[in-house]
This record gives sequence, C-alpha cells and structure tokens, in this order.
Amino acid sequence: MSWPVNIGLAAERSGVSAKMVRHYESLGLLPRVQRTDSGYRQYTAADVHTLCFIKRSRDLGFSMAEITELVGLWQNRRRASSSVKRIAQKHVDELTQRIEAMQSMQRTLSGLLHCCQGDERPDCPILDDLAGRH
Amino acid sequence: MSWPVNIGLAAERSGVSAKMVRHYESLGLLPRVQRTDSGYRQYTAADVHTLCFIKRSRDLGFSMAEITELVGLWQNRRRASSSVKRIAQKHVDELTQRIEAMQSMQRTLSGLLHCCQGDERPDCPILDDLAGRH
DNA sequence: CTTGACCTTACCATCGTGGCAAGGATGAGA
DNA sequence: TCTCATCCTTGCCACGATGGTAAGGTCAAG
Repeated sequence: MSWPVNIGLAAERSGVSAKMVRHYESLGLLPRVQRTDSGYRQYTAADVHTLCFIKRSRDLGFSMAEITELVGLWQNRRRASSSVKRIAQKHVDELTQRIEAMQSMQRTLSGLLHCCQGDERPDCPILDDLAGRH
Repeated sequence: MSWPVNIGLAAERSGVSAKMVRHYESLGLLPRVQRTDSGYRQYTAADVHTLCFIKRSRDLGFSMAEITELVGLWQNRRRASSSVKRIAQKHVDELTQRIEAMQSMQRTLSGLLHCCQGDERPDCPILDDLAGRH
C-alpha cells in the first residue's frame, strides 16, 4: 500500500478531490499534514480514513460546520453519543423540512403540468398560475 | 393606488426585497425601469405584476435562468404552451431527483438514529457508519 | 433647516465546489 | 544529463441567490 501517499492518491482513495482535501485542511478539518522537504503533503492511512469520514458525512448531507463537530466527536473518546445523536437529529429535521418544501412545489407543478396541453397554442395554465391566476 | 411607485412599495407589494428587485433588473429580468430626475426607480402596475410573477416562480423553485425564459414566454403572445410545459417538466424532474437523494439520506440517518442510544456513553452507531462501519 | 425615512451605487459574505494560471518537484526514457 | 509528462504548490475567480454594510443623495414633514 506504500504509506504515506501524496494528495492525489489520498484523494483517489477517499473519493474527495485534491482541491477539496486542501480546502478541508484550510478549514482545520484535517488535524495536521506532514510535508516532504519540497512541500508535498503526506497522508497516512489515518488521514485518508478521516477524509473518508468527511466524504461519507458530506454524502449524507451534513454541512461543513456539522462535519467539523462530528469529526471532533469521532476523535474524542470521552464523547457522549447524545451529542452525535443531537446533530444527526437536527440534520434529519432540516432534511424533512426541505423535502416537504420541495414536495409542495412538486405537487403544485404536477397539477399544473397535468392541466397544460403542451401544444402549439399559447394558452397555458402554468403561466396563468405564475401570473397570479386572475 | 398612486402609480407609479418607488422601489420600496414595489418590493412590499410583490414580496421581493428591494435588493433583489435591483438584482433582477441587472439580470435583464425586468424590461425597463423609468427613473425620476433624481434617479429613483419608478414601477408601474405592470412592473409590479412582473415582480409578482418572478416571486411566484421563485417560490416554486425555478432558477433565475428558467424564470428568464418563463417571463419571456409569458410576454410573448405567440408562445407555444409546449415550451412552458417543457421547462416545468424539466424542473419537476430535477425536484424529483433532489427529493429522492434527500430521502435516501433521510432513510439512512433515520435508521442510524434509531440504533443510537443517545446517552452519556461514547458508543455510537452513527459515528461507526460515518467511519466506514468496519 | 433639521431630521428621518427613503433611495442610489458598490463592495463583501455566504457555501461547497470547480477551474485556471504560474511555477516547483519528480521520475522515466533518450 | 536533458527533456517531457505528470504531479504538486499557492492564489485568484466563478457559480446562485441572497443578505449585509457603507457612503452618499433625495424628499417630505415638522
């Protein structure tokens, strides 16, 4: 496996782009980066593991601020699981709200789409709705 | 009703902030704005109606690019309703995709939340999952 | 004439990501 | 050893839609 690895391999193995790896570092999300004499970043297996953690968290929709907290809890052996659960519950609640908002849009639009002939004529219930249907 | 009105009243009546009214103008989304000698923008009833159209479109989740098209179609008497329907259908499809992606996150997180005790102990299936559940 | 509410433009911040540019490092083949 | 491709470095700009703030002009009521 040849550890440590350059940023390119760390990116490939974690699924995070090299660009984002540097960005996360600038946010203080990655603990510390060893460098070669010429300045190349060197990633250990543990570093790549942290990157994978961040990737998985992003894939689940957590914000960078939330991920910062989660990484901190992950690396803190004296954490309370309630702290993690609180963050996750808040995120799920936000997801629920956003989903409901989008479903509401979707319902309205689906109804309008159903009414619209979609032919060459200009009459269009979608535009009528957007114009305030008066 | 006293037309035309300043940007503040136009904003209040349309539900769009004055800031955004200026922004939409800079995007070319509002046709033309009359000005007083001192440079104040003057909005007619038709202008406010257009702002309401934009507001309603934003509330339904359309992007500014899509709204630019929709406003153009709205003001074009020779439009084909199929053009409108195509835009709306594409938007609904995108909404569907985003909703499904978020529901997938929600399902995963809900399962993890259900497993997490949320107490003072450090053991946490949520963190285990983020860390790659190995 | 002052005061306060309104208007003007212009710039910066958000959030997460991508792109580009200019330059250094490294390693493989000629 | 020279060269070239590929990698790495930093730094800046962009997105989309919105908010904030600052510095200044305008207007109407007191």
